[in-house]
Amino acid sequence: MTVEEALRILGEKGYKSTGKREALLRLLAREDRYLTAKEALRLMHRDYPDLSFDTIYRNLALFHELGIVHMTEFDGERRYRLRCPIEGHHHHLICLSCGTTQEILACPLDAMWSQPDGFIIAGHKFEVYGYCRSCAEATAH
Amino acid sequence: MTVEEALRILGEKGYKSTGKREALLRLLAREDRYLTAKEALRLMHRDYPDLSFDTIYRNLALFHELGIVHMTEFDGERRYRLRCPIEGHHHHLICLSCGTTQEILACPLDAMWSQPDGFIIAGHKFEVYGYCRSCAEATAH
DNA sequence: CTCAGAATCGGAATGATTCCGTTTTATTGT
DNA sequence: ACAATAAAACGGAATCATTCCGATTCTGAG
Repeated sequence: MTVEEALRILGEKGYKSTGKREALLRLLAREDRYLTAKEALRLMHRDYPDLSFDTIYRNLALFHELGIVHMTEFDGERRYRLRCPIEGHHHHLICLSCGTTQEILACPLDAMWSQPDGFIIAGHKFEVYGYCRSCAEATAH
Repeated sequence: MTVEEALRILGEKGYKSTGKREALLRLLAREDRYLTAKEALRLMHRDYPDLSFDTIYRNLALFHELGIVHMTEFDGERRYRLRCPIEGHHHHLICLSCGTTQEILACPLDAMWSQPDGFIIAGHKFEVYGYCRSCAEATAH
């Protein structure tokens, strides 16, 4: 997903184009990792010192609803990142320290099974947590 | 994991045995599904009308630390359930409505790969969400 | 340029979780 | 059984993430 695609989707759905909304998308694209709302606010503070949490949360929720971002939740916080540019469904390794990801191209659901007995599947999550090389090296010192 | 095993672990580690702690373990065993702190408090209210949130949270965190319960987090809440009695590492289908689970005996990590490049794995999560038969039928009416 | 509705602000409200000073309780040694 | 000690529980306040809301500002359509 690129910023341009995201803006096209927003436009098609009738959402207005605002500086802050675009800046948040550009931030997500530039950082290319999972961000919490607090981090996003902090990183945008230089350009938009009056930005409110409400705007961050409202837009991240909107982006998620429109499939522009992925969301995951751990350590009591939600984290968002721009949807990957690669085609098709996949999963991630996630660095617990900085939020960067690596792709896992396989999906365990595809391979797995015989339908479960009477259970209606609505979604799934497969994530591998750990530390990316640069965070691992940083904490080793 | 049975209540007896859990009590043995607690005893070995020097934790005291209290009526509320045991009752919480028995509740987890009886319900046999993911419970939020609020649900646990509500379900214990009849027997312990003065039970405080602090006690629930403190004990659930302790149980988790000792490996007595599993924890997962979604919809902004942490949920706990007694560790399964079956042997070995596995995963779950989780009913979003009532928290009951079905076991998935395979683990995608076992099957999957060539070690990721420079990434140190600390943990992983594979969960399938949906609705169990009885919740699906209940909402259909 | 005007207008309506969308977006934002800022501060309050909510909900989950944690903290803390005080009181109660379980365990250990006598 | 009794006293001492430390863990556990209480309950209410504090914290943290997230959401809500009334008032204000901005975008896009006409």
